[in-house]
Amino acid sequence: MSIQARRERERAERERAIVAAARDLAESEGWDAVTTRRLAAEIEYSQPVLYSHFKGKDAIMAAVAVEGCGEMAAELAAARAAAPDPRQAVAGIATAYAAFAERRPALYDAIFRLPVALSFASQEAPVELARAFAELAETLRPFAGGDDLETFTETFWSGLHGLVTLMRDGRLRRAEHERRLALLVDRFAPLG
Amino acid sequence: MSIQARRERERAERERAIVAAARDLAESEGWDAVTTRRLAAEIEYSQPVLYSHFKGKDAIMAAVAVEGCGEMAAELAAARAAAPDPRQAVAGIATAYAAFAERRPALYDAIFRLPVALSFASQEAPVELARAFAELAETLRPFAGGDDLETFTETFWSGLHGLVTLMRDGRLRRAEHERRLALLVDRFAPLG
DNA sequence: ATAGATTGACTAGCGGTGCTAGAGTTGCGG
DNA sequence: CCGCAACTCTAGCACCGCTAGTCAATCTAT
Repeated sequence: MSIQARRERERAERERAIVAAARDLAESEGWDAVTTRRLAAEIEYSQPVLYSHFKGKDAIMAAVAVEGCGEMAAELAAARAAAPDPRQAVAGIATAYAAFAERRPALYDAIFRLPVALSFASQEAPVELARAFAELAETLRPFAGGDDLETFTETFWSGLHGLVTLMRDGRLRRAEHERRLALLVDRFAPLG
Repeated sequence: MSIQARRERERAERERAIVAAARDLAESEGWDAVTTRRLAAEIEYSQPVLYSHFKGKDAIMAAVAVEGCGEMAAELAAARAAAPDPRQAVAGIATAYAAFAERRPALYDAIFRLPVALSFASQEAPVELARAFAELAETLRPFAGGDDLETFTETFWSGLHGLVTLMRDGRLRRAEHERRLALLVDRFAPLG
C-alpha cells in the first residue's frame, strides 16, 4: 500500500510542478512562451507526460487560473476588511483589483481572458472565483439601492475589467489610471 | 505608364482582397481560422504574396481593425444623432456599442483585443478610432460635470468594453445584459 | 521464484502554424 | 534583342499541440 501511496504522492507533486511551471513561465515571459515542450523541459519529463495529467494545454491554463482565483479572492477580501467605512471599502477593493491585474497580468489573463476556461455562472467555476465575486458584491451592497445586487456587481466588475484590460493593452492613458478608478468608484459608491 | 498604372491598380485591388478575405473569414469562422495559408487560397495567390503587402499576419489583422473602426464610428454617430435628448443619446450609443460588439465580434476583437495592434493615444491610431471615441465623448459631455471629459469618457467606455467582452466570454449572465447596460448608463448619465 | 499482465514514460511522428530563402518567370529599358 | 529588374512561385525552416506505438519497470498470480 505504501508504494502506491508514494506513487500517488509523486504524481500529485508532479502535477503541482506542471502548474507551477506554467504559472512561472507565463508570469515571466507571457503565455505565448508557455508551450508544452518548454513545460516538459521545465519539469524534466517528456512532453506526453503532460497529457497524462491534463487533457491539454487549455486544462493546464485553467489549473493556473484556479490557483490565481484563490489569491485574488484573498486580496480582495483583505482590501475589504481593511477599509474603515463602506465607501472606502469600494475604493479599496477597486484598487486591489487593479493592482492584482497589474502585478499578475498572466494570472489575470488566465482567469478572465482565457478563451473558454472558466464560466462564472456555471458550477465548474471554482469556489474561489465565486468568493472573489462575493467579496465585490458584499462591498457594493450598501450602494446597490434598488438595483439587483448581482447585476449591480456585474456592472461594476465589468467597469474594473474594462479599465485594467484596456490600459494594459495600451488603449488608455496610463497617467490617468487612478483618476479613472476614482471616477468609477464615485459613480457606483457616491458620497452621501 | 499605363502598364505600371494597371499594375498598381491590380496590386491595390489584391490588397483590398486580402483584407476582405481576412475579415470575412474571421467573421464567419473566427480569427483562429484566419491562417496565412487559407488567406492565400482565398485570394488565389501563394502565401508569400501576403508578405509583399503586409509585414505579417498582425498587420493584416490591424488593417481589418482599421476598416472596422470606420463602421463602428458611423454606427455610434448614427445612434447619437437619432437620440431626442442627451440622456437617451447615452443610452442609445451604449446600445449601439454593445450591438456592434455582438454583431461583429471578430471585428470588435480586431479593434480592441488585438495583442498590440492599435494604440488609442498614438498617432498610428486611425482617425476613425478617434472619431468613435469622440462620438462617445460628445455624447457624454453633458454629464461629465466637474470631471475631465476624456477621463470620464475613458471610464464609461471601459465599462462598455468590460460588459461586452465578459458577456461574450460567457462570464456574465446573458439574460441580464440589457439591465446591466441600463445600469451603467444610469450611473454615468443619471436622470435629473 | 518466475511467467504473464499492467502501468507508465519514452521516442518518433502527424498535421498544422507564421514566415522566408532561393529559384524561375515575366516584362521593361538600353 | 538582350540583360536586368520586378515579382510570384515552390520548398522549406522552426515551431506548435497532440498522439500512436515501443519498451522498460513494476505488480500479480501461479
